[in-house]
Amino acid sequence: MRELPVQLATKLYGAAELIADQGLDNTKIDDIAEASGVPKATLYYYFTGKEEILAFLLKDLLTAIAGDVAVAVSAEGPASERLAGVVRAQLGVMLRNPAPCRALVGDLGRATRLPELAAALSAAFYEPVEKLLREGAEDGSLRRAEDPMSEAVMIFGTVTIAGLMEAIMGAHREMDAIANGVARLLLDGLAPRTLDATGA
Amino acid sequence: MRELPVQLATKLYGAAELIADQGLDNTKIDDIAEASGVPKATLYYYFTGKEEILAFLLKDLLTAIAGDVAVAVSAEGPASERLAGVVRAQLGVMLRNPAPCRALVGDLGRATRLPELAAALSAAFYEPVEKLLREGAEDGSLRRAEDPMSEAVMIFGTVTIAGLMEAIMGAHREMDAIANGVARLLLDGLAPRTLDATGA
Amino acid sequence: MRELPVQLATKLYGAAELIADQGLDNTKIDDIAEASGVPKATLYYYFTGKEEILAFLLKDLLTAIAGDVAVAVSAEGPASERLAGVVRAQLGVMLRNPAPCRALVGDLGRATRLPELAAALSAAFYEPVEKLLREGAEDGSLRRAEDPMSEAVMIFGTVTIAGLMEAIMGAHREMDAIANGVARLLLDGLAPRTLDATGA
Amino acid sequence: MRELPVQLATKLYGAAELIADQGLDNTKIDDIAEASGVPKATLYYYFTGKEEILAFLLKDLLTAIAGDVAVAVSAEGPASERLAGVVRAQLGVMLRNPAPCRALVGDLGRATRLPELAAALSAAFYEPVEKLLREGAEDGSLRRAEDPMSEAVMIFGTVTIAGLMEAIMGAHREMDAIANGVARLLLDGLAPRTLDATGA
DNA sequence: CATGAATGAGCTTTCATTCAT
DNA sequence: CATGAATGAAAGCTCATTCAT
Repeated sequence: MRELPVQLATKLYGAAELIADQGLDNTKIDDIAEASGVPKATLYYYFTGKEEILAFLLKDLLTAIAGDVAVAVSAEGPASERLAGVVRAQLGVMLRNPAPCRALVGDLGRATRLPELAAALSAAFYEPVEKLLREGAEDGSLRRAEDPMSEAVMIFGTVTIAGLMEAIMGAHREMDAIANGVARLLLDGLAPRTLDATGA
Repeated sequence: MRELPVQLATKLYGAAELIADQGLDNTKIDDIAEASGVPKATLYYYFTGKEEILAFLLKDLLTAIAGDVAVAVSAEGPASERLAGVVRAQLGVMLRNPAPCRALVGDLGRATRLPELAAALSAAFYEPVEKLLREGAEDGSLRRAEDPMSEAVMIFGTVTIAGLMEAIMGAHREMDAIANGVARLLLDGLAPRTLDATGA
Repeated sequence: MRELPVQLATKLYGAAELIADQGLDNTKIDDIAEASGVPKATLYYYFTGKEEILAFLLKDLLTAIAGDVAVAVSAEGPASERLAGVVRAQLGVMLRNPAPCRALVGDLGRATRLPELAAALSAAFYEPVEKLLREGAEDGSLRRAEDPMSEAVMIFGTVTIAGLMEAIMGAHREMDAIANGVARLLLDGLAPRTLDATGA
Repeated sequence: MRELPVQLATKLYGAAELIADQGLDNTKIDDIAEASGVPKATLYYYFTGKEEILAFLLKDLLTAIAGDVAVAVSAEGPASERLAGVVRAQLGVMLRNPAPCRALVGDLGRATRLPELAAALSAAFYEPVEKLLREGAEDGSLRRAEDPMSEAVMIFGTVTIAGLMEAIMGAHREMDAIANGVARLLLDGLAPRTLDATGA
């Protein structure tokens, strides 16, 4: 994959929606060419094939998530609050980029098979959150996790599915409302707090 | 789609793995024919096409989940315990059927576009869990949800991702360990219980 | 390559001319399909690709040559006369099948790269002729060759080029005239027979 | 086709091998660019296309043959000896330039279709040899040919195939040995000389 | 003068699907 | 009822070629 001229990269985003709607396999290269305004042969000049185009789009999304998550993770304050920040960050990126985000999920299987994506996802999310969970155990704002990695994975799953629901349904709720709902589930769980000192 | 001879149905499961590994679009009908030992033309005699084969496989899985979930939901005891049972039920089916389960996720996008599947998923999971959440609010074992439907969705996401991790990684942990981890996250959350009277 | 129905094989000969005229690379699969009346996809059902079609056509030709050459080689009489018979046999096949014959030459390079063809050629021509040369040395009708294999190759070259000239030019001379010219060159050489007891 | 800088011409010979190995059609312009180290666009600056590059390479070869053949033809001595010289000359050029030589044969079909090549070949070989045959008939060192042109063609074929065998096999015999074998076949034929006054 | 970047025009190949047996 | 054989319809990808710099 050749170095992409920015202008071309920009045009490509126009195709993300298409892929999200139809799935990559139902999206012909011609469609991508037409939707993006980039000639088919030019796409092949820069990419090895269809998959690489999708990978590029998704990597871009993950990079964005990674960036915002990183900011949230290394903010000031107790880990629990920073975790809520992480949730907000991921949801924010997802709601701002619904198309690639739907594409990511629609082709989760394929994404699973793109090794560099798995790595990118891990770096973007799992590792920082895992670190955050450990810090929370130390500052006392989070309970000590038995298996931080798998907990990080579950957190990602929860946030992702929540974000997706919105992306698919067509975002009718406020981002803050969603983020709060997710954060509350993750932090407080579904069981009632007996002596409600913690509460919301 | 004609009524399937059982023997044929059985053979078909052999193809689930294939679809799970490659995604439906990368799986040619010839592949399915070869993997299952059912001649291509015979597949067409019973199914309208590839999609219908996948749908058959997935519906089977969802039916299984629905059944086990239904049992867990209508068991005895407080809603919180029954919710833990639901988690165990879903994870159980997933771990026992890793291939169709991976196929379901790998082709989530398509699944989204197969209306009867969405309906089946809703019936199998969302509705019973939503009902359970309401019951929990009444018997006091669960806090009152603000938006039970979206909470049901998140629960599904969390469990699913946890199950998938195992299905993809190749199940090395005990099913109970996973189920407990998930149930604990969902019920108690990540924050420490201030006055730990509740605990697990 | 699947077993070919005879009817299909027959139709294919219609394409030989085309390939001979344009060379394989300038002959599109569509052309072959149209010229032979066999649908493109059917061609692919039986052959792996364009090359295999050419290989089939050429092998057919070589089989024909091999057959006639074999007859000539194992005829009655001194080796020298049988060698003349071989020349006539090869030229005969070539003149009767000008199209595949031109194709063979036009794509000699490719033919060189089709291993099964090299083997077929060797079996069809080199080996029988080499054997014939040895027999001639014994019955005294041919001089003892220093390197029978390379002499067999040269003989093939001479006959082939002669045959090609005719195939390309469009056969204006009698087959016998050509065969006699070639046989004479091969047997008597260009030098005058000093004491012309042998002569033609 | 613009006047070629020598340095560029030199680089191009590097591509002859490639073309000889794969045939022109399987050789992409990119391959030629890479093999020769000349940028693709630069090739187009000097040549009109692929064919012209091949033509350039082959013409070069034919010019070399023509030169050496001309020298041999117009040497001193009887025509029969000069004919042997011609054989040596052609074989010499072929063995010294195996790559373009294989390319010429591999693409004989195309060469046939490149009119200027046919003309060059005729001028380089057929005409001088035809003339030589006539001279031999006059000085008594060669028998009178019935059809000198077609005999010249056969001579070319014999020598060419012999040269090719070596070029393809990877030249293991001494050039002189080959030349002598060919010359002997052409001059004396395969039949034994009854009263061997002539011999080798 | 030489060339990196870009692309129009096609072609091979693949597959889902049909249907006679 | 089941299936081997055949094919129509598409699509991914390649490559020769151009042109602005």
